[in-house]
Amino acid sequence: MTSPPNPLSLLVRKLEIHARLTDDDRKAVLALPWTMRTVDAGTYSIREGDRPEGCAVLVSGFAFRQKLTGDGARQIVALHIPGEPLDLQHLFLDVADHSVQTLTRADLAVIPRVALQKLVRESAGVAHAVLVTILVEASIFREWVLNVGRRPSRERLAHVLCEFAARLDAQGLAEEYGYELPMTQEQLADTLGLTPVHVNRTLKSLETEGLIKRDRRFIRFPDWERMRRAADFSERYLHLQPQLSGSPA
Amino acid sequence: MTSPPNPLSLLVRKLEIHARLTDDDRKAVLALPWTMRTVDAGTYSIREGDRPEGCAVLVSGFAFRQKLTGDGARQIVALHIPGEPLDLQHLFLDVADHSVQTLTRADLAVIPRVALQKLVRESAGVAHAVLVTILVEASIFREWVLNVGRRPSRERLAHVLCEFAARLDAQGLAEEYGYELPMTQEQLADTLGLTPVHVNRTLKSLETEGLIKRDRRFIRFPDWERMRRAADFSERYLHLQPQLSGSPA
DNA sequence: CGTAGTGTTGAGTCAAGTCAATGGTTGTGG
DNA sequence: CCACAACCATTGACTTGACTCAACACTACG
Repeated sequence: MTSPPNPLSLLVRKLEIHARLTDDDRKAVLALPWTMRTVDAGTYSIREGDRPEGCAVLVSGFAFRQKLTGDGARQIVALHIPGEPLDLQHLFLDVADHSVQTLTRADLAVIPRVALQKLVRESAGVAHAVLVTILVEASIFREWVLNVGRRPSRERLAHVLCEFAARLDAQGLAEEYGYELPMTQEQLADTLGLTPVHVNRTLKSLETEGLIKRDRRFIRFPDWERMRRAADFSERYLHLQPQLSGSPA
Repeated sequence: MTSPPNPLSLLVRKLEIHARLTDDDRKAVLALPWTMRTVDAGTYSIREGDRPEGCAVLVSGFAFRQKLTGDGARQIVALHIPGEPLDLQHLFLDVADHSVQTLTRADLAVIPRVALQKLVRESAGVAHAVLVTILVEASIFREWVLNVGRRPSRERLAHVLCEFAARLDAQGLAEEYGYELPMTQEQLADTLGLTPVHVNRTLKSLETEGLIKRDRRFIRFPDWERMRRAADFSERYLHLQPQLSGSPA
């Protein structure tokens, strides 16, 4: 009789995308305390202004980070896929500067924040992996500033679609020819800094050009290379190779 | 006879804006090897695609981070003021995803990357301070995504002007009534995702409304509270209070 | 079925961009 | 010390990509 799989093994896989872990590091992560929570779409993991308590790992489902302007306009500043930790960004910050919300129904493994803080303080290997993961997230934020600041709507949308595909692929979640984009056009608009109407037209235009095919929210790329070029997409900023320079011997 | 001041004391001051350091931590930072370099405006600290070698600290002068689209459009994704480390974002990433360049003539204290990596691995206190500093930079990136994605040009420009003021102030560099903005309108346009012409008009409009006064590149705020409101600016995302939750006892 | 949330489309508007010229500053070398 | 050159800031006239408003269609779910 085998025990049920530890949901934190997904977190290990995510950390190992960017850094090497020793057997002890892996064990230490898997030994973290956690509780499972199944939540509906739209559930907050943390709200701007709150004090972080837990650190959720997305076991299944999707999530996003958002900020609001004083006028109530929303900007989605990050998307998250299964296996990704949602609250590392607030691991050592005492008041949340943004909110994190599920995009779909999701299973969360919630680790007490203090337990993770303790592990990060005590294990150099885990600390390194967490640090690299945060550096990579920062790199993605920078790319988003560029995307939203300087790319016209067509490329902007295409770029986000490519990033999503590349990250799903890296986490071993890519389906053969595309993926289900788990968001409404309004949410997509808020990640792109556009209006929903314009997103709709831009999607149509990508489809007319043969860069994507759509069936409901399922997106397919008939010609990935052409799509990549149209999106001005390069994987570099995702830093998908494990970063070796700072690894412990 | 006193020895010349250690330029790394500025880095200590910066780290202590966000985290507490013990005496030993401070000493360890000050004991890092460094070499001084005085460079002209426009000098690269690192270029996108390169492997990071050193970690520069801005002792005097200003700097920025930039990315380019395939078409050559530029987006400035961060600004840096004296005392700030410029290459922490690449401390454990092996290929640079963006470039870092000085905005003005500047004095850099360059720490060998491996020395800083070693210190971060060996000192829990310094590692914590570096991690918090990176988390705060990530928070600023998120705010920039919001700023560029969702705020109209007037607020967008005002917001960056406010952030610059608040950060200068936190680092103890604020002059009584304003500051010299060390950049051309073209560079400002590239940080805002606007065109230089529109930045010019937007500056004039802020001035006409009495929100700012200008003399060359010197910016003054006649009524900080009104400016803050017009900019939709809140300091929260700068996390200026030292973050205590994860501090070593 | 009916209702609420999405997605789609058309027509008209506007914020920001483009193009192009002029004016001001700064630094440098004769 | 002046004159030129290079760079930067400013302004006007015109264009356009994206937004707004509004209607209608589709889908899922109770």
